[in-house]
Amino acid sequence: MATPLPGLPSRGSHSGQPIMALFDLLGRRWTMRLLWELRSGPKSFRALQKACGGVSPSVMNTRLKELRASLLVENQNEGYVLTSLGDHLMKTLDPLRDWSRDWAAVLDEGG
Amino acid sequence: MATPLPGLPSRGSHSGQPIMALFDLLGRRWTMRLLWELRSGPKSFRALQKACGGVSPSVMNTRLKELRASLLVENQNEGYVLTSLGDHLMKTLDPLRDWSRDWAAVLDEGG
DNA sequence: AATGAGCGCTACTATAATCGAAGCATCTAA
DNA sequence: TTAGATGCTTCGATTATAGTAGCGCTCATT
Repeated sequence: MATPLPGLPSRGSHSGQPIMALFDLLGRRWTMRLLWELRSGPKSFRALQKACGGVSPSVMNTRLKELRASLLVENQNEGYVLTSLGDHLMKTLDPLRDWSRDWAAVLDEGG
Repeated sequence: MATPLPGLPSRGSHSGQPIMALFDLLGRRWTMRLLWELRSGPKSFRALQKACGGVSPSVMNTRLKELRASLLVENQNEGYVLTSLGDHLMKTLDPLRDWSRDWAAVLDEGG
């Protein structure tokens, strides 16, 4: 499956709109989790794997390739790291944590 | 596949952390796109399907069920609508559009 | 009352993504 | 030279998604 990038058609959209490519990318399994785990600093392939509860290395490697092609992650001496672009993305996503706490609260009321 | 909700283990995490449930939910195919298409107002099942370029109704219905269970979307007379919770989520995601434009620019430089 | 168009949705088979386990090649330290 | 860690690859089995067809319903028109 091709890495979704701005300007190219992505899963669920042929517009090439950057936001759609982003949704495609982030929507693949483990992508968000990988980025999430890298927020706290560099991690080796296996450390990352452990942190994600033992994902299969095949899928993880596929995701890491995509993330490298997207310039969100790179592989340095210390291990896999967020690029500044990736770091910025994660910061942009920060408000989601607050939102998801509210979400949990609302679901608790109803359930 | 069970609907990911805060407090329950989700794909890629057993912590039950709201943010992980959110990532699981949003990470499934077409979920983001569906929410995206509903931003502009209520849409019937079939209108939504058309807007998404003809997704298979089976997957779409699965996603819609999940989104209803998550209280992000509901089905009213006018059709499917974002709840206030879902609307707020989409607004929280707004900065992503800006980010993804920057992202596209950076990728253009490199490529 | 029949026709047709729209609705939400289900059933089914086929394909594609993901899982899970095993293992390879390389490097470093003992 | 062995033991451990590294980044991966391969492969068979499982699960999710795609794609097509069509059901049962309602409503407006004829």
